Amino acid sequence: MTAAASPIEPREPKYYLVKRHLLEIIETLEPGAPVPTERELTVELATSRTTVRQALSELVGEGRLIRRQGSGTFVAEPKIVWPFQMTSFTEQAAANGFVASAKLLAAERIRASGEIATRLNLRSSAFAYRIERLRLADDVPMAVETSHLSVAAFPGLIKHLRQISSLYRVLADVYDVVPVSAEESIETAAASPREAALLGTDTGAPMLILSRHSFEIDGTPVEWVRSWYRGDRYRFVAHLSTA
Amino acid sequence: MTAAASPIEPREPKYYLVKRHLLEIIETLEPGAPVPTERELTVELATSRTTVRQALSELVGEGRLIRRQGSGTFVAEPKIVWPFQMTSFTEQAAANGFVASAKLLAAERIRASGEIATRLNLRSSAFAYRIERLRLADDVPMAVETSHLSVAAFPGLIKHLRQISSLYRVLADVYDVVPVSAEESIETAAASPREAALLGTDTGAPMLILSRHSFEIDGTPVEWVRSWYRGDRYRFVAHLSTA
DNA sequence: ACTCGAAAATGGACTAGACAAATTTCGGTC
DNA sequence: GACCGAAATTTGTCTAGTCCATTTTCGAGT
Repeated sequence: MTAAASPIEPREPKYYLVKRHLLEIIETLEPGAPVPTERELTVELATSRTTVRQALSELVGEGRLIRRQGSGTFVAEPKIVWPFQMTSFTEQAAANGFVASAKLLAAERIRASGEIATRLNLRSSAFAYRIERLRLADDVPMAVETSHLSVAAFPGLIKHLRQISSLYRVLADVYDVVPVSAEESIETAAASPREAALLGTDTGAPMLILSRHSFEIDGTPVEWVRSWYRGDRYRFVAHLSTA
Repeated sequence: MTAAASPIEPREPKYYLVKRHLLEIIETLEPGAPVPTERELTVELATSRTTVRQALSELVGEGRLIRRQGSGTFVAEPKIVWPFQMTSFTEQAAANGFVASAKLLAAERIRASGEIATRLNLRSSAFAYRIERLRLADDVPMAVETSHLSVAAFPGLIKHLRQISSLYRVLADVYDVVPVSAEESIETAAASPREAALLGTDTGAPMLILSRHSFEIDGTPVEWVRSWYRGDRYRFVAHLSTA
């Protein structure tokens, strides 16, 4: 313990004061109710619109507010809870009462390199599928998912995928492959313009990226997939036990 | 399927162009190397400093860059991978070769209400502990953790906690309570000035919030805890299997 | 009553600049 | 050469404003 164990007292940026003011307002309102306009807040709090917008942007990013151009800014609905486990998106959705679907955005063969080659245990020039899909639950876009699989291991995969939307079902039915273990990771990043447009949010909005690296019983890598979810709308939940 | 199934073509904000330019630069550099200064980028890309800073801020939030006031902006080290499982922070750290410690920031008795009362299954006026700790691995701050437990279930807890830093060890040794199941959730939010100061980041930086609601074998709630991790530095990893 | 279109209101993107805080640089002094 | 302090450099915060895109409002015309 050093001598200078003084209480940490960070100076508060002005935009944070605006944010706290807005949080108090939000407390008193129902979801869907409008908060004051940016220009009103600028006058009321004697600040600039830039500063007000910074506070609003954080609250939007945290899922507390939603903004609609030309209309106003409104209190958001609570975040959607999304359980995740060792199953497919389709099964996860079904377990929670949603109908899962997918819109194929891209399906191509690429040359594996760098991380993809490593993850799929391929030579650096071998072919790999790159399959990008928009994941929907009850027709509401949930995530943009980019999967990579070995072409050699699953010949003709794209054709099958156009008929059966569940990748895991195709793997099981057609290729008799069932992933039995996986390593999943979660991190944050900002939405690119493309993802933002697909998911109906703004470029730069905070996202939750769920990566899954799945394996067969003998340790053969099956799939490496990264799914981008809107951080302002979803909360991932896992049930754990020591049993 | 509507007629207007046109390819989604979001217009790209100018700051995103700056961001892509910076990503190209980052690719060619080693961690620790400086990127051009804000004013250099302003001139080079014929834009305003505000726009440059927006691009830089996203890259900082994603853990690609770090900024040092008065010094410059530098390529960041890769994110730290942090496995999480049904064990205590102390055990998790040990399993990964770190020495875990904790600095007690606050330990108080509060009146349970709202969410806390619900989570701990307490009457709305019952007492609850609110324990706030800074979590360290090898003396590097990792997370700010706020735990809530029932006072009635664990009398004298704070006294014990001042001697044994591991909460789970206190629960096991003193009260003979071992949580056997838990519900964990992950979401994003922006750092408050206080958390930012404690973790050495900036107010508003994206954080990963890991919440844990743990239970005894008979379903009695033991603890409800929320841990704030720096989103730019950590990636949470879980191993899953169908076995 | 209805429709259409202009005007107003609102959020989205960007600019140019001021001042503050922290660090680095560098010249003068000992 | 070592040290100190001023100056320059760099990021941090905030302001005041412009122009655009979208939505809402509302009045004129039918």
